[in-house]
Amino acid sequence: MEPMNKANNQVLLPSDQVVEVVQQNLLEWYGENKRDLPWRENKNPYRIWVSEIMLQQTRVDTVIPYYERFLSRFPTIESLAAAADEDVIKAWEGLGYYSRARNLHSAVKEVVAEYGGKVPDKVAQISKLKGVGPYTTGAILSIAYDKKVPAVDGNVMRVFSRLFTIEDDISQQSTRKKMERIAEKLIPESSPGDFNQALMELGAMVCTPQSPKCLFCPVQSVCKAYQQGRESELPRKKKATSPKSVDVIFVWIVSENKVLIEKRPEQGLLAHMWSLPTIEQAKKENYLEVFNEFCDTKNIQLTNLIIRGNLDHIFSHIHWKITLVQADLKKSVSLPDEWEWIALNQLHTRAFPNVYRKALQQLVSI
DNA sequence: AAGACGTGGGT
DNA sequence: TACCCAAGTCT
Repeated sequence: MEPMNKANNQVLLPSDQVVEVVQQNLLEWYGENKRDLPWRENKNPYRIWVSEIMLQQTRVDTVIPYYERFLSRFPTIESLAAAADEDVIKAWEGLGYYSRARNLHSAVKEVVAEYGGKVPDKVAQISKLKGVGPYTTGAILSIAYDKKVPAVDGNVMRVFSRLFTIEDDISQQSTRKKMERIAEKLIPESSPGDFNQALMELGAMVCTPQSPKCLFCPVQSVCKAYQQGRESELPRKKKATSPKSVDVIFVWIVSENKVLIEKRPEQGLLAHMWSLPTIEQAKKENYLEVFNEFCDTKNIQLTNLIIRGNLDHIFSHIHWKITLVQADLKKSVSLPDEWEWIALNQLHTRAFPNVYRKALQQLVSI
């Protein structure tokens, strides 16, 4: 394959005739083939907003049950704004990218305080909200308010790359801007929300990353990649770097039916979430040394160490090679601030990231 | 600009 | 096992 060149800096806007075909064929196809999804029941901006945040980097099938639960727990923007942080994060438990939930909660509070609970319908206002980037701005404004604003996500970039044989690397930020200029020309006046969704729906159902179903594509007749038999070569995308491997230790400390849990730091991986006490800089083979260091730092003493098992967990950028170690805590003067005893049968009330749920399952089969 | 930030599913 | 992907945003 050719090197990843900068491609042409110039944007070749589609002709009026192509625009016409894409608009008509896509909207008709969407009308007949769109999936019945819970966030398509109505155009409540709050509901659209929640769905767009949940759907970031997350599959539709994964989101649906979370969405249903979240909306029945926080039916209105006011109810979410008034909710406790722990309740919001608990509702997000297991979905991943937890800063989404915190940003959403914070932004919703801002909307209630500054805009009387009405989600802004201006680009300048809504794009300032935490967690609302260029894509989500366009999605909310077009879907909820029928504004003619581009909503260019990964689907749309893939569709455009093929439709117009755009050779740019779609992992580059500049590429999205180019795509937005094309979208601006393509979006019809009549139904911007449906058109943006149709574009994404096409990317999800027909113009898929692998084995695109070109034979069933409503815009096959104007697709340059299909005409050239190059649909499998596009879009171009830089290969992702593989996750860095890190040794970590989870410590399992139980006494009288209670277990020691740890609140994670406010910054970084799994911020604010509950966890088992975790030693992240394990690296060495000598766990005893690592433990001594850990105990010194926390000003505690751990004894009777037993290895309870091993576990691998792969995040998008880190590969945790986990060792589960059981230990006893020698009576100490004071517990670290971030530690807390909790009854085993109350573990389910706290929000643990999935990696810790997996570990707990292995340890106590809950 | 490139890396941080979760998780589960498909090949 | 390994790798890619999924309605991105923040720093």
